[in-house]
Amino acid sequence: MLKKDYRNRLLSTATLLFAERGLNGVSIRELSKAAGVSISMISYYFGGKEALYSAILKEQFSCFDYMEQIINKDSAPLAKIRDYIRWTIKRHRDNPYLLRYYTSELTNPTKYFSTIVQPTIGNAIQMLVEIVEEGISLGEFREELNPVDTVLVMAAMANYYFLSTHATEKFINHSPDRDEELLTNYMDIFTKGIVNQQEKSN
Amino acid sequence: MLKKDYRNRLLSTATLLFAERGLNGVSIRELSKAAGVSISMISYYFGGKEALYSAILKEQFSCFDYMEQIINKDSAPLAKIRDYIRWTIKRHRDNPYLLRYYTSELTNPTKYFSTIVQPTIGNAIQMLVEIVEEGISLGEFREELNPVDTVLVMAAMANYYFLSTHATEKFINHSPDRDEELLTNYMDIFTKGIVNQQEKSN
DNA sequence: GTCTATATTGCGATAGAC
DNA sequence: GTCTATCGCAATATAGAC
Repeated sequence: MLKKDYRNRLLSTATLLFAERGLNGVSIRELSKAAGVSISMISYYFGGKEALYSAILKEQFSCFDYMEQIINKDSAPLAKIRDYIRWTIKRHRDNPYLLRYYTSELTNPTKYFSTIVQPTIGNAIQMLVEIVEEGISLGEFREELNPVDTVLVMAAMANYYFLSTHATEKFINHSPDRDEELLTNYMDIFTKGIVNQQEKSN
Repeated sequence: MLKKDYRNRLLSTATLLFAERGLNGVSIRELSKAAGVSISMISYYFGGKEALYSAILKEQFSCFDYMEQIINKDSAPLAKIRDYIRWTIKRHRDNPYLLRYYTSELTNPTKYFSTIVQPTIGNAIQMLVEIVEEGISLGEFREELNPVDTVLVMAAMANYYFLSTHATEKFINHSPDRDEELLTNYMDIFTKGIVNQQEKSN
């Protein structure tokens, strides 16, 4: 066995278990058994259960470091928004656990929320707000839009579909095959709204 | 002291603590101390910690029983949607804990998810889907809309604003004073979309 | 590095006094 | 109904053998 083998086994097993049941829902006894590693290795490699959790949080949120790169600076604001939503959907597919940590921290924050989660999300929102403001100043978006409210609608759409999976799988197919259609439908609603302009009656 | 006094004190204290830190984040020792009641009262009144949690869940989700009544059957579909969003915002104001239980159960489901949470949410989504389908068949909404995707955008907007409060309070004022403005902004985006029809450039 | 064994603390539940 | 005391067990962490 290589030196890092057990460390990585603990990390990946813990990522799965903490995502499913939260920090307090998993004991290091169970975790070490599931990973096939001695319980003492958790303190040895990470310094304890909470430190292991914080290592996972940092890893999970590191993908936001690349958000700036996926948005083409030369695109129109609407294309940037499409890039963001497509990237968000892909992110949830590539790492199905991130959303669990994100919403778990939003709902029941641990002491790591303010140091790891909040700054990362704050940065992302800031970038999106600037895109909306750019769209407004270019005259492409309606000038009466509240940029932050608009950004939250965007983020809400892209995340809630995955967040609500357990409660909505009876109503709609959540397979990745439908992701491009989802992107189209969401961009469609976001850009045009749902009223039929031809027969607008209110 | 009346018979129901201690029972209610346990219930309200537990509702607060479980909302903040989850079922596994609170011990019945701490809970009983916070409520000023003996620890044995939890078993006496509820049958144990998990049974107390399930009683809270049922109480929290009972407000969905009245959802049908807040939607005026004679209104146009768009007005019904406005009623739903206004009711959802009010619901989060009247009971700031419901969203915690809702997202906590979606993210880290307990054994009560399938019996209490899922049926309630399923019912609500079914009703909203029917409203969108009605709007489409009346020609008021675009016929190419996917009703479920559309409903999820609606629910996403109305819930994500509150869910993300901890991460977004630096960007926007979450005071109830702004709730009517929020409703207006969200309905505005949902109905018209964000593109400026006058200078539409894509 | 990895394990076993154990120290220590805290957990949920309940018996039994009042 | 309510409390105190306690049972049995599981929690995290770590000392010490290898």
